[in-house]
Amino acid sequence: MAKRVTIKEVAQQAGVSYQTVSKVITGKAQVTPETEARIRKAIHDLGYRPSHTARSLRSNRSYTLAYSWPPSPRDQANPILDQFLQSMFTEAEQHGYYLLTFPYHADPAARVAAYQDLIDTGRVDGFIISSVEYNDERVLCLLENKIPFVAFGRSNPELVFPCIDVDGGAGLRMATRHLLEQGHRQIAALAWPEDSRVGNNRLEGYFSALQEAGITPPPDWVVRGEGRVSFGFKATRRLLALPPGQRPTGLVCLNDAMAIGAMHAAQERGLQVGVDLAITGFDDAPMVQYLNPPLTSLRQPVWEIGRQLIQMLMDQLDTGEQPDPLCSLYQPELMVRASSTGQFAGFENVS
Amino acid sequence: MAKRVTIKEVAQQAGVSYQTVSKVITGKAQVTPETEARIRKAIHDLGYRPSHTARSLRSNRSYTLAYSWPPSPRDQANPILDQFLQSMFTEAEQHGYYLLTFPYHADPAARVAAYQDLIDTGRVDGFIISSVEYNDERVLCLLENKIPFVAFGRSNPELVFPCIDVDGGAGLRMATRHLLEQGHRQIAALAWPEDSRVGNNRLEGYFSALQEAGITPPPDWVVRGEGRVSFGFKATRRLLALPPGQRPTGLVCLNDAMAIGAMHAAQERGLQVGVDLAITGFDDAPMVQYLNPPLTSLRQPVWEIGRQLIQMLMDQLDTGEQPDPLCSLYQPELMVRASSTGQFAGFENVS
DNA sequence: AACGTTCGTGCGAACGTTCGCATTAACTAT
DNA sequence: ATAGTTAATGCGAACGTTCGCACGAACGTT
Repeated sequence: MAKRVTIKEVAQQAGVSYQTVSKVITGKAQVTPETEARIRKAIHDLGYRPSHTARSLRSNRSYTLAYSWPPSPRDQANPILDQFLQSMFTEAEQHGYYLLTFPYHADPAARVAAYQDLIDTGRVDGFIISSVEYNDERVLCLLENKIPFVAFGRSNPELVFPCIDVDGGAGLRMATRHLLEQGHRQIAALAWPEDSRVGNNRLEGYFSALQEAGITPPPDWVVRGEGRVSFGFKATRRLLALPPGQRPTGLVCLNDAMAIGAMHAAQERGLQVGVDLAITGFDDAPMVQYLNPPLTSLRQPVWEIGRQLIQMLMDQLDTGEQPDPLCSLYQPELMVRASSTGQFAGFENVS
Repeated sequence: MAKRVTIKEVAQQAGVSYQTVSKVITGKAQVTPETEARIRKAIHDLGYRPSHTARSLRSNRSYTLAYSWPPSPRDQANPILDQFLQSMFTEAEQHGYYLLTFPYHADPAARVAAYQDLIDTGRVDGFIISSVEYNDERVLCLLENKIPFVAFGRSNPELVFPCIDVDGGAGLRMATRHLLEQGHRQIAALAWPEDSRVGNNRLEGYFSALQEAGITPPPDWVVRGEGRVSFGFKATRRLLALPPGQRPTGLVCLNDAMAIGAMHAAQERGLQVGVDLAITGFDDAPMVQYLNPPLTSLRQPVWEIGRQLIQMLMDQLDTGEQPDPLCSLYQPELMVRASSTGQFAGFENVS
């Protein structure tokens, strides 16, 4: 490797002190245009690049943000991961930062220790966290250490920290309204267990839209279980076995996996998805548009969220102040496809 | 934030020079057990953690690896990304390293500049690269600068660097043999354009398996296009329009998207996938097991590859030597499902 | 006792920059 | 001419550690 040019060599060539070179680079002191031009020429001619490490040591800033996320089970892709990461490190780059990734340990103590390590060794300036739980130990650790961070997702209300969340309730309201607009009056929901904060928030939107339409859903219409294909399949079978006066013709699901299972259950009974049973999902996983029929699903504005999280964190690092508002809610978008409308042109022209 | 404990405070408490404390930490010089014990106690009592930045500056090592990857188009998920990243940073952590992520710029000049930036500022010790192209500028830049790196994927043979690849040819041979074993003798292939290195390598496996079975495929059986659902749909329609003596009953596809399109084309004609037309894909994207019927597909050993890449790079950084063998080929695994066998138990018990 | 060797520890300096203050020159006002 | 102010630049030291050498003590051999 070629020997790295130092600031002292630039100073010598430009005929100034090396501290003056530093002043030009950091822009923190006044330097005459003539001197500055001379220095910039020397920088260019010598191909000088400041050492990140030396700057970091002196300035007490690493220009690094860290993010860790739970691995998806083998049989599920994380539908937003690529775009989420891409948006974050692209925005970070605009600010001279990089995104460092590290394992999300299953054991909470090991998980917190990994965060503490990065803090203690001065490795990162701040954190992005997601998949936030009630009394999340990571949040507690970062708050206690007064470490800058931002979160995708909310925690319990007494923990106060900057966050962005998707308004899942608004999303389910949108999906439910859409089915109502398609003429459906018997609309069921596949939901997560009652201790799921995100799940309950989404379900509120479903109830709210039905209430607006003057519909009181019977308890049978809300079926709770795991957000998986098999649960969706079995739950939908049960729903389709209800008496005709009660049997739903519409179904909103809290995620795409359940919706896929529901589609298979309907098709097993010879029903036409979108016509006999209209189905919506949540997440708009990339491949759902290639199902037959393509699935209507709620899409999160992942790029914008990732970008905004980094912006919030940058502001926090630059000003030492918390963002206002502290928490923002982003609206999902309903991607309407044939699983709810019954209308599909075919696979020739899909991408 | 609590004031960080320095090595000098540890030295004072242990009654030794701070250089001796450093010797205990790095283990690079002999220290008596009594002195060492005294120092370790002081480290523990004071909660001392060495400053990464200071160590980095002095030792000329950042303990950071970098990885950048092309974003997936909006309508396609990267099926292996999560696991690939997880495997790499988990292995890196075992070696005291972290994985830094950064944008893969569309413009080749900007892309190389991003790599050069990280090199010039001493930000990373080495790189992992993937999606390697012929005469890939990143490879050229890293070779020229003598920067340690490892690659997932091969380039042109005159560029010599450490790499791991999946034996796509072996995979397609496996898939083709599997269809032969299912009794199919008319087996077509959906492939990428002729300038695709990976595509041609995979297709060699198809030809090889047919040759072994004494079958010479007519030119009509190999259809080339983009690895997308719509291409797969249209190409399969064309294949199914061939005269019965030529019409294939088996189809190997170079990726899952084409296979999905093929399935839809078969079903459009009222054919039963797995029985009337047996189909295989490549990548085993997580959701293909939830298609109806679930898709037979080749799975790459992503975790092992990621882990091994980091190990190779660590060895290179520790010894300054290239790995032997320089390139390793990993075998994919054929995940047999109903799209090729026609046998499917149903969705109750899938996850 | 004198000499040679080995072990254990301390020291000086380096790594490459930024921070905060001091100094000097130039300009303006009285 | 003198005093005060401002702008521009240089300097000393700091950031927190590691590297490489020097030195003293202890031990073994002659």
